[in-house]
Amino acid sequence: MKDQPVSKNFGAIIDRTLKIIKANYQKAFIEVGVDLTTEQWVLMDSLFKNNGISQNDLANGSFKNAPTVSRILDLMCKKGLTERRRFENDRRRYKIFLTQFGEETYKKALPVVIDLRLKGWKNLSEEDYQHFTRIMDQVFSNFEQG
Amino acid sequence: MKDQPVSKNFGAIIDRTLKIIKANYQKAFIEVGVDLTTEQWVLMDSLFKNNGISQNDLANGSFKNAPTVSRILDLMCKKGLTERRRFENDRRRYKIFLTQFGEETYKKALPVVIDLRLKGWKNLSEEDYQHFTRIMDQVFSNFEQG
DNA sequence: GCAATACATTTGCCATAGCAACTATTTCAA
DNA sequence: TTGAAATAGTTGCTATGGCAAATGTATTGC
Repeated sequence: MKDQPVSKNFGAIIDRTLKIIKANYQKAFIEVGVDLTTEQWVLMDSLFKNNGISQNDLANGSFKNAPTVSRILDLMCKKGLTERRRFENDRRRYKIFLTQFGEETYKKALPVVIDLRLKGWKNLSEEDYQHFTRIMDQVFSNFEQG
Repeated sequence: MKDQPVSKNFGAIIDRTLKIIKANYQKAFIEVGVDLTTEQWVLMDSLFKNNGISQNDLANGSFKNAPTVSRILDLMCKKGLTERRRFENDRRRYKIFLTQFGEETYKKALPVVIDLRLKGWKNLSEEDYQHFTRIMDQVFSNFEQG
């Protein structure tokens, strides 16, 4: 008797893992007095590496959609972390910048994030990471076309 | 020169994978005329296997918190998929049941879900699944204590 | 038997997310 | 060069999710 291929409920595993990751980020930010949500951190990280990119670029780089980025930026601008400046030669677009305060916050959060990444990968190897990325990329591309 | 351990941004990979999984579920449900969100499906699946469990049990089984389950059930009850009945001997608790319509919907959705699971794991092996669960469980437990 | 405590669920508040429709601007094409 | 289509961003609507506080019910200790 051969085994049938059994459908695997990987979604639930991914979901619960993501939830606990986010909870740890949130808790750590609060502990060190950084007023950031995990998603705000994601955008900050993009901005720190590419200051002045557009909202669309931010959206693509973070797998968020445009309305979500627009709203997260509303809050970040309100907190003084970021700033919108119009393109000179395309008045539809903004360039998004980290403010001084945004950079300070980034630098305060970064070591916390690095610690969390190390903590999360504890007891796992470089080889495990290769497996992990290969598998997740495969799942992603399995779902990509539709 | 030794390599330093490099912190790994597994969170972003997990996030984007979960997003595309959910998008595929949503799309597939719409295509076959099943009026369910992915999270409603998760609760239905629990209920189908354990009809009559409490909201707390549903929450624990799905890694959702109690308010979220309460609200998802509000919508599911409104759609006629589920039904709340009070415990006889503990009037704080509800037993949650799939209605007739809920079961029909479940049976309509199940083959779609199985197809999606197979699709998502295409070009991946049983051994990959062992890697996957081991790695995700390790990440989870790395973050568990706090 | 009653006060303190625990428990199950709900409500309020806020943030993220997806979709569709809308506005403003730019580009393209006949 | 003007009208159609594309592009960037916003707004409205709905759903999920996390936290804290509130409500109603049960249990426990005295």
